[in-house]
Amino acid sequence: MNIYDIAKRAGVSIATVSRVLNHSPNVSQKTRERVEAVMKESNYTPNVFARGLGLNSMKMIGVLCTDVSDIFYAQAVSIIENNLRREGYHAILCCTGSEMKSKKKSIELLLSKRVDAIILVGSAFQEQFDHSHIEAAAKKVPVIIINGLIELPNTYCILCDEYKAVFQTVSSMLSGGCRKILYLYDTQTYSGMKKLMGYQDACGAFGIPYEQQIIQKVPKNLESVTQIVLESRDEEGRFPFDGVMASEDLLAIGALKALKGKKIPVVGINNSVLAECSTPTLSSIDNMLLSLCTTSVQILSQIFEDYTVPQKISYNAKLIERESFHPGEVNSPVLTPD
Amino acid sequence: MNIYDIAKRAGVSIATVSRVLNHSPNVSQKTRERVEAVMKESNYTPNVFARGLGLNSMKMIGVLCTDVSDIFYAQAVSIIENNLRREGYHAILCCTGSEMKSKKKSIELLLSKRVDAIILVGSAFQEQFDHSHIEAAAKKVPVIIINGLIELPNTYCILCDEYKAVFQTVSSMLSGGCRKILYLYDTQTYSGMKKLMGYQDACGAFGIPYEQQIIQKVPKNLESVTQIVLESRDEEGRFPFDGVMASEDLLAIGALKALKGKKIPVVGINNSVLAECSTPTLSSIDNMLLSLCTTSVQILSQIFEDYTVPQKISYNAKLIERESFHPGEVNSPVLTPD
DNA sequence: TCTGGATATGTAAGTGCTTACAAATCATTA
DNA sequence: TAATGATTTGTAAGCACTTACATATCCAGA
Repeated sequence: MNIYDIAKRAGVSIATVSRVLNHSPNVSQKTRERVEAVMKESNYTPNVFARGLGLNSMKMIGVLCTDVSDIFYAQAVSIIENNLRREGYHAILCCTGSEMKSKKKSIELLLSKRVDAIILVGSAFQEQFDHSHIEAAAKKVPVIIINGLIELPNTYCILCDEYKAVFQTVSSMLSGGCRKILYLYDTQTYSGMKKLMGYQDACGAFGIPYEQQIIQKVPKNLESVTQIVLESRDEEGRFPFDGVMASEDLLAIGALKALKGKKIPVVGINNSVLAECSTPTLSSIDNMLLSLCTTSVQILSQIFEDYTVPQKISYNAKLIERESFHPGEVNSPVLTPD
Repeated sequence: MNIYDIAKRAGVSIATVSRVLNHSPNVSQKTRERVEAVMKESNYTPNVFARGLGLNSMKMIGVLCTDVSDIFYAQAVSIIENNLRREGYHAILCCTGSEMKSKKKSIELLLSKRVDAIILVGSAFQEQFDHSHIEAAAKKVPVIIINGLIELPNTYCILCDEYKAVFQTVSSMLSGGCRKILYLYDTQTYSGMKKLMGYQDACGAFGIPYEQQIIQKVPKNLESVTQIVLESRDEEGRFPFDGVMASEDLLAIGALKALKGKKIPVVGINNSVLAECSTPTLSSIDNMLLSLCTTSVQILSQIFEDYTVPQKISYNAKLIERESFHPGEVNSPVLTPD
């Protein structure tokens, strides 16, 4: 069942059928209806491969994601996929971990599938230095980067100002009386770097010297974090910090578990389901994932429609207050469960 | 840059180039090397659309997932994607919610993209009754169903025996002294049905009449669950149950929050990260997602290689013990945090 | 009724690959 | 050295569509 069959049955040429298929305006109402009727009754589906050949597009977007099993990225991918589908596109998913090599390879794979664009979710830190693969990709298709900043032609960055949010949150912890805030992080993404800077600058602004900033890299694993935090205690069992800021909810919860019952404020980032699950519930910086992802797809459609679009869009993040930290309340405590 | 250019530069015919591309054995070593060299230095990428036209495949697999933002399905998709990529396939993701209509539409979309197979993750209950869409899909491509059972030609089900696991877990709660176990669930998937049956049969086996089984449907939302559980208390603030089994970790944690400090065992299902995040940590039935998903891709490759494969494979689930329930310990308590 | 321009349709040449079949080359043996 | 069969290569016909260009049809206005 191909375009010839339809043409024959409808008594028209294949060009006309093709025009109907592509919603060309140069088809009379009558003909269009007849052809469409024949298509329906013949249960005809155009062959995407042939169409792809002719149009050089299959309306597919490559979504490159560090790790969908990460609840945060999963949400991003979910939003992106839904929006893409609404626009008539399909998402090819590639979860390639944070290794540069496999990322590069995945981009090549996606390009070899002739995707119409690539969306990067959770781009890693190294891209700051070696973005040759992104540059190469951007020469062929538009590249949208979510929460990462790489300024290149045909590259569009949708960001959330996590720097500011962390700066403000840490500042309010400091003005609430904290002096030594532990900063936990795991991978070095662009966004990760900004968050860390927010912490450092806030400390700086409050006159906390670098030596007294406690910055700790930890694995992204609950138990490990708890373990590491517990081990940081001195001989008398005291923690060497009086506040915790973590680059991710999971890490914050790891700390929370170690601090069980202690009056030490803890804040995470991402505002994921995890934040609600912990006891006490975790205050967390919401980085507007929904907006970022929705916008990314909007930008994409606009690019396809040849509109001029900004190459950089930034949203504000905001702190969602829960039990583990209320700005304003001096030494807002971790609740001691009854 | 196409196959003609390469043929010209390598001084061979396009057929030979195509043979090299497809790893045909009918090419002499010498020629192959020459062609490959030319391809590399010309930076040639074969056009997938044209290949698709010729081979009628683009090596793409449709992955239909109820909701990737659900941490459990996200993990499944992640594992599947990784395995597919290892086998040289790409995943087209479709997260279509649990509505029948959008599922059907998504399957049509995937088929119109001429995917080589479809993998279903998180298939909903209705499929038990109306699986016309799956049947239609299976007529064109193999359909793999993860944790669902629909016995049709060209349909392959990879299951986990959650029935047994729930039966055993509930049994051990009952033999530990529980009499009235609350069962929480949200959506009605095949797997959900089996779990519920496990609960009911265990109750039956222990002589708990149906009227005393407390089965509660709740929304998949932490606060709502907590709320609902709290509201179930009688005037004196007592809960009408002495144990909780939930069809998902999130629901279990919702209950856990309501039961803060109470000595009531709680068990979830899925063994997700959430289970570790809660306080107390949640005992949960691990439904072997990794095995299910890995197997699904294996089965697929075997089908493509024309091996005969079983249409139904079942794994055993197992309870992962954490603080919220230890079988054997009578009335194993929810730990009261110090 | 005729004419001109607008609108609708058809023809044919791509698009870049696969593959059956034919032809050429090669190695082997009598 | 010629004949034989195996191996390698080339030719040409698909695969199912798009689209520039040519042609046919339509309708309004003269």
